Amino acid sequence: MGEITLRNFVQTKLQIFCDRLASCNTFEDLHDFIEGLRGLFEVEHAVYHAANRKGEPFAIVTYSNDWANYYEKEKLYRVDPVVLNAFQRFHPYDWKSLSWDSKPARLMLVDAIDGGVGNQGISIPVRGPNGELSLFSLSHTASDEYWLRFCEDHMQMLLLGAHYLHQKARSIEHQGVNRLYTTLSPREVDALTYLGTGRSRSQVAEHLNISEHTLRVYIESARFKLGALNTVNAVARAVSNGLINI
Amino acid sequence: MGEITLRNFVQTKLQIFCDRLASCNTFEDLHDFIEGLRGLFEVEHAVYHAANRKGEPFAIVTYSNDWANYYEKEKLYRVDPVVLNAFQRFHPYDWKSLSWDSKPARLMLVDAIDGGVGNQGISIPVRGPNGELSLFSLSHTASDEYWLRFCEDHMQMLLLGAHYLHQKARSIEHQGVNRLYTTLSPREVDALTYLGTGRSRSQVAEHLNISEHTLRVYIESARFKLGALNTVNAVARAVSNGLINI
DNA sequence: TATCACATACCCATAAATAGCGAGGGTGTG
DNA sequence: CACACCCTCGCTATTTATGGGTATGTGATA
Repeated sequence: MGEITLRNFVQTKLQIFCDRLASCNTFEDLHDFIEGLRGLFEVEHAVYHAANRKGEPFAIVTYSNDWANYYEKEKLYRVDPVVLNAFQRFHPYDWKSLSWDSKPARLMLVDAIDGGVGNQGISIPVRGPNGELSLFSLSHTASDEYWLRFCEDHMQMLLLGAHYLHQKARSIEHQGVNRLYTTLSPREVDALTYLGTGRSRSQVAEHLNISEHTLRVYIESARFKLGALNTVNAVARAVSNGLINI
Repeated sequence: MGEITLRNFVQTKLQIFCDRLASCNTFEDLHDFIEGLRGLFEVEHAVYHAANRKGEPFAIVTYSNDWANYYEKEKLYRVDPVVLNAFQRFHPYDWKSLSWDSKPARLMLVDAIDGGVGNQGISIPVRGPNGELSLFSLSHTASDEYWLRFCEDHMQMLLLGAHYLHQKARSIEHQGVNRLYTTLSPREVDALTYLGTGRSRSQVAEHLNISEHTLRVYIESARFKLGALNTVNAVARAVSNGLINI
């Protein structure tokens, strides 16, 4: 049976969106796909942006190379309210609703419009299991009225499409990467969970009503299963893989 | 302008969904709302399940008190594939697509159907900014064909509805409480990231070209920001909140 | 201009985790 | 009936982490 696909219950545009997406197998394909969205939605620009708070984000854009390179070189994603806000929200948002008050943000805005980015924009954040965040955005030059109408008309398919796009990007990213497929025993889960909440081994042992030595066995076997070097690593991996919840 | 509402671009059922939801101000209201979904979607049960690292999950269910209490008392959410899988996915999933192979899962399944849960179910996970996870589920007793059709017909509105529901639950939960959105400094991120990969403090310090003592300051300030009790807890929380990636 | 967050550096005593050895009983599957 | 895996308990020695201090310079921000 497998995961439910979205293909069967969407109207034309989203259907086209999904059909095109389905045929993507590489990031180059995905780039072409994103390019194609300009025509599909009749907007100037489309962006897929995958962010993890720390490092250099990965992005597929339709902007000019000049602007894209400048953006990346200047690490503007650390300033860009569109990106920063994504970390605090889970709902789609119009770029107008963001706070452009800070000095660097205002500067960026001027550069951005200069660089060909439209004056209107909408972003849909999609969060994956590991706190990974992708951002699907459309940008256009238009009046507020036109843009509001556009957002209203397309919100549904954008939300669905963003999910689907993120799923595809993930599947491409994890191609060939043998994802950790581990199951922890209940006691191992207990052990790592309570360790993850900051308790010491002795406290955890007491909490679980077992000896500290027994607890240690669980930690070690969990560490072995997860291929972790130490407890910190084991807990981090377990959380990262959704095996435990802190 | 503010956040874009979904109310303007949805069909009847979702419109009703949103209208009803909009008038909810407390968790009691939300419970009534969830109850009302049974009629709206013509299914036997609806569930809103919010899981956060705090431990005990919060759930609003339409199941019998017997089953709900049993489920909570036995901490079946630690076994329930429906819940566990939510931590690994971000797309809606049919309960049939889950792995029910493990012994506790099979036992639970028998108890669940005995407890009035339908043989079919669908869940839509929605992730919030801080790694918080909510799960919106519908359950029904029906044939595979019927249920597949139901899912196809309702997928869109369920995905949208789940987002909206999560937003509402969040707004009720955080009424008056201004939640602390932690930001880690780049160095703190570095420190926790490398610690999370299993390196010792001395190794991390060497890797970052700083003294171990400096590193310790980062760890401590990160711990303070995250309200963590120790390094393990800090790394776990950072991973859980999507602040670092292992 | 004053303050605050950040990055950097150090000492010392104690608490905690790890590595290296052991052992036995239970349960379920091929 | 093995075999694998889970749960339970023990010791010793060494390495690492933590918490208590103190201090300087820088850059941004208010």
